[in-house]
Amino acid sequence: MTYQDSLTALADSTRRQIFEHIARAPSAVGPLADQLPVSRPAVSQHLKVLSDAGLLVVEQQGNRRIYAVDTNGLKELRQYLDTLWDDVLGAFADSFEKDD
Amino acid sequence: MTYQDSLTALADSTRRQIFEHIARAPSAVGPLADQLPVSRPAVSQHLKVLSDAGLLVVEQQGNRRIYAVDTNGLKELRQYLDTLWDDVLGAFADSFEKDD
DNA sequence: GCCTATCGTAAGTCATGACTTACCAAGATT
DNA sequence: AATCTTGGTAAGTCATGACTTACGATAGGC
Repeated sequence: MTYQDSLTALADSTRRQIFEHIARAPSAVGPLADQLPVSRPAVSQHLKVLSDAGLLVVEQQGNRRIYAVDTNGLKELRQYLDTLWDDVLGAFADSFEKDD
Repeated sequence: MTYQDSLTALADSTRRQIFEHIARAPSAVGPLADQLPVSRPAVSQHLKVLSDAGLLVVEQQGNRRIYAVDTNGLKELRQYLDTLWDDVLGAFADSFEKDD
């Protein structure tokens, strides 16, 4: 639910590949597993982690489950990096003051 | 050296705290360890991971080593998220076309 | 109603990595 | 030069988590 969960979720290589696939086009579980070197249950588990992190949303379509990107999670993660970036800029400014 | 290493580096809670401290103000190893619930060697190891990921740079000052944020690593990570974001927007556009 | 397709969950295995203590190297201090 | 400070490295322990196979549950097709 937070940017921290998003970071740990996207830190895993397989999970990142899954997320990138879904980012380009929402998908069901089966097709994702076909394009990856891991089993379908593994993909299911990764999808759960990504969903719990707030990075994906699911839409049940009859038999299948279509996963798509939850923009809120991605937005929160980008905001976190923005604040880090601002902190760094602030630190630079402080160092210039001290150098004088 | 890549955004992937940056993600795994920032996925760890302790490492994230270290990075946030340094983002606000560059620091040596000892002071960092004092503010964290882990030992100094642990901090050293984390700093190595963050440096290898391209997120930190070191400046040797006599006895001490001052760690500061390497903006290149942070920039690369933000760019990666930007491309993801663009992919998602593109996917949305595609879905609208198909819905028509 | 039966069979197939789709997918989540349980249980177990195994590798990775975060942490500790112990040690060593090099600069600063007296 | 002896000592203290600072910090990186080695070795070992332990928990986490990524993966597998086996199973169960639900929806669709014949």
